[in-house]
Amino acid sequence: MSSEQTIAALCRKLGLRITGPRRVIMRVISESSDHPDVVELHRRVVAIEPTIALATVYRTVSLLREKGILERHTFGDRRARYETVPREHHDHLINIETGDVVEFQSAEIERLQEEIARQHGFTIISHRLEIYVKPIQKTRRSRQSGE
Amino acid sequence: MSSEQTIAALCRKLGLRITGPRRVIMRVISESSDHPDVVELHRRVVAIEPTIALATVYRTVSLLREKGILERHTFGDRRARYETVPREHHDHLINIETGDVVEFQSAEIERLQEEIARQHGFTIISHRLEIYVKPIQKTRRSRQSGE
DNA sequence: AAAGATATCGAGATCCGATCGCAAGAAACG
DNA sequence: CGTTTCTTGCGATCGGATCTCGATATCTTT
Ligand SMILES: [Zn+2]
Ligand SMILES: [Zn+2]
Ligand SMILES: [Zn+2]
Ligand SMILES: [Zn+2]
Repeated sequence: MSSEQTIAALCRKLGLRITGPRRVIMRVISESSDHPDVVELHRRVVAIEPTIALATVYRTVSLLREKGILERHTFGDRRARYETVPREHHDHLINIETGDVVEFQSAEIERLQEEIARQHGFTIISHRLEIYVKPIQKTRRSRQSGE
Repeated sequence: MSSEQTIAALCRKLGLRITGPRRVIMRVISESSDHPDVVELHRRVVAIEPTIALATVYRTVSLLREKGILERHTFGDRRARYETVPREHHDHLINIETGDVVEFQSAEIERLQEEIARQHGFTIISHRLEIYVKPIQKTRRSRQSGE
């Protein structure tokens, strides 16, 4: 979901009309590599086209989620944040001081989850692993000794 | 947090007044081993003492959370659910068909999380691992073959 | 036990993120 | 173009959670 062309094609594929608001919103989403919430998306959208309503961003985002284009996260029970569905699954480190998100993958953790679910007689439908972190602040001591 | 005695003692320790509503709410919590939400707690509380308001349950529960007595979970972005802080940390399998919760521990997953955070220059403040599952339904075939 | 200081209560108002209903406007299609 | 159906903007509404407020109840001090 990147160029003007692709967005139109995507809409057609999804059976959605190609409208002005949609073009802008989808462009903004495609250009965002952080994990913005709807209000932030709306901020970016309105900078391009001031008449677009918040409700429209909400609607577009839920639509794209239904269609499997977007993934929705609710880190720390705040406003939901979105990202385009990645090629490969990943989980998140959330910096609680800045709100920044770092992505990571761990095949081992994924495998262990499968194992645990199976041991309890379940199959996994989805999961959520969020690690809330803060930066290690280097002390004089730890800088010297290396650990 | 179990007997009448203990509840009074706990309140005193926390600097809270021992009130009728508090006694009932804390008793209900201490007798719940599932992960009830506030509405469910209120249902159980009202069965004992019909005059107690929902807001009071909300207040008591947030108070106990602040004081480190309760843990709050938001599985699947629905109503928050509570449990008394366990001796040892655990994570949860949530049966999406019934809402039932199964607890599990995995020292390995915990260790891998630490490792990942450290590799990115972070220390873990908290984390959330929720696995949404459904029961494996045994087919005639799988029962025979063992897989 | 009575009084004063203050924490807590119930009830309803309010908050906030998200969704909905509706009338007006715009895309698609022939 | 005209018709049909989808979208949009706006304000109302929803649901979970919190807050406000006057009335009570608990604790402390006599
Ligand atoms: Zn994962
Ligand atoms: Zn991500
Ligand atoms: Zn854990
Ligand atoms: Zn638990």
